[in-house]
Amino acid sequence: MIGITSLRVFVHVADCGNIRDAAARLYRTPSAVSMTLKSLEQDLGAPLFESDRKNRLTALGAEVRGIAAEMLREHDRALERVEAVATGRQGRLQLASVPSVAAELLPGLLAEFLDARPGVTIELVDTDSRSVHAMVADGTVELGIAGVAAPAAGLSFAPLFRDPFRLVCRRGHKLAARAHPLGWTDLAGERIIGNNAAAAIVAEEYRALVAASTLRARNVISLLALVRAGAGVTLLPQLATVSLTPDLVALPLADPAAEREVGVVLREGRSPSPVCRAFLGGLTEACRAPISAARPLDGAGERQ
Amino acid sequence: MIGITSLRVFVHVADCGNIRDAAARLYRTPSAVSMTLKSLEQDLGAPLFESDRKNRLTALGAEVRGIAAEMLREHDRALERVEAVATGRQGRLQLASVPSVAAELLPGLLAEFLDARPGVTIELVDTDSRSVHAMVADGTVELGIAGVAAPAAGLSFAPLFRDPFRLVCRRGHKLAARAHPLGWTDLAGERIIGNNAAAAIVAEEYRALVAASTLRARNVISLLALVRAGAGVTLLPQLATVSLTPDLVALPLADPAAEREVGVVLREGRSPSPVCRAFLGGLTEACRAPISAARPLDGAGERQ
DNA sequence: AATGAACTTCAGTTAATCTGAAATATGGGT
DNA sequence: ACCCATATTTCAGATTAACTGAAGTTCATT
Repeated sequence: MIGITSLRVFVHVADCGNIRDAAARLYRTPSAVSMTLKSLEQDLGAPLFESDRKNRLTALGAEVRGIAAEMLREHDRALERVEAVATGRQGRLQLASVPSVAAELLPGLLAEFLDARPGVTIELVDTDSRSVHAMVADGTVELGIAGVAAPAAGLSFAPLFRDPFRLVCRRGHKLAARAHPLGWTDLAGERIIGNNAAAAIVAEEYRALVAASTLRARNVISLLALVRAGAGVTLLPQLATVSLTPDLVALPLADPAAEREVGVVLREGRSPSPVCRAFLGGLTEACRAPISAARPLDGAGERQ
Repeated sequence: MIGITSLRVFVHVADCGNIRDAAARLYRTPSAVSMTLKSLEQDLGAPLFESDRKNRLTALGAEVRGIAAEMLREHDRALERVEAVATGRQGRLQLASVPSVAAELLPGLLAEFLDARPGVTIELVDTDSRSVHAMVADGTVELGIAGVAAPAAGLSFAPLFRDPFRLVCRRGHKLAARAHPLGWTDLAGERIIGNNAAAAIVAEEYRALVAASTLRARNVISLLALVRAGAGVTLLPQLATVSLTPDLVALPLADPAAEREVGVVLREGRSPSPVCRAFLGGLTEACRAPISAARPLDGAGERQ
């Protein structure tokens, strides 16, 4: 059988015009090249060169050289692509994330990641935690970044970081003057604007407060607009508060349990694609050493 | 390094959904397939299948399968082409021939040859012997069929058959009544129409006769038209006379030296392409056993 | 005809790949 | 939850393919 290596040897010899140089290029001895060539000619049943000095091709040799050279180019290109895909230098990554991470953490990370891997395509969807889990579960996206959810069948959750909730109010609000973290009792009488993120808070006191409230917003933009307009105050994870406009402030809470846990959601039993794996590496690293992240996580605490 | 055989094994397993069937297709034992697959995954640095039962691909596996399958198709196609070219089932044959052979011998031979080799292209030029040699010498055609010429540098001549000259005249001509082969003296007083083919006759007597003649034609059509019109008689190789119209006859000559030798002209030091070699095989066979040829050579002698 | 460079041949070695047997893992059925 | 049939993996030994280095041959040149 004619092998691809034989043809590669032949093309090199045809290019070089002699065996010695071709052998050097192939990191083989001339004798190895000579034998390979001989067996190729035997397989073909006809000579490829006119003379022993391999500087003139036969008609057959010229045809075979053309076909083989093209085939080798295709082959090498395909192999390169396979390797690129396997190492995550090429491929598509579909991911879903909660808005806060998508807005504050991902932009810098993704830009850096794409710069380093020109062959990679990324599709990012930002939606609430519940939808992120759903999209991972049904295969719409490969990777999700969200808070913990009820342990659904076939999903895995790996924690990335914990993120304490803050009270967001107008700068002139009376609570903004408080020097110490706020207890739940401090919020009595305030109108709490409910939101999806804050649904992660398990404290009974908060649940009672928000149950009493009559206002609820889904989108962060409109939520903050309500606060800015004096319609009430709200609770948001710290990460969602790092880019507040100057007329709003984010105040720490005393309850250490008032926090969400953000992590990575994957489909169980599906080994992530190399692109995904590579991105996960960058993501966990960015969360372990937040200083290097585009927007520091802990650094947002300077208003405390 | 990732080899083409590893990828072929992988694609087969992916197609079959299990190792056992793939091994059967590949004429290998399951253990060999398993090991090949393992080493491929090691080379890639990531798994290609989700589980040991090879019925679900990873994201990487799916991508690699696509790339590899295409690459293998290209590879196999190229290899097939190489083999077809090497065995003469595919390729182009440019040949030049003297008109008599081109008209009487080649048509049937070429038709048969092309029927047996659908991938072959043939380009046929018919011209006089001298031009045939020239076209072979300058590489315009690979193969020539012509009479012997002055031994030119770089050309080889291999005899195919000898072809005696005949006198061509009108059926009512006085020479047509002669029961025996004609001697040169019998032609005294006849107007001999000169032609390219007859230039191969070396007999002094003929040379004198034709030198005395004032008429000469290059093309066989016009040559025969002249004879038919009673402008004179001419000498043609027997092969050129097998399809004469009924108003003309071809009479044998007594001089055994009045013949041409037709053979194959090739460029020396160029090994012929496989198509050419295959055609040469058919050609020499047809000339050795002329009964099988479309138009028999010796059978034309029935008028003698 | 002698010379030197390039190629081929040969025998022995090395590396890759395969086989068959045994061990291990998997998934359906009870 | 366990068992069984089936599939896969592992391992050691065997086979095959490919390579090296030395010696021999061929070819063009002087």
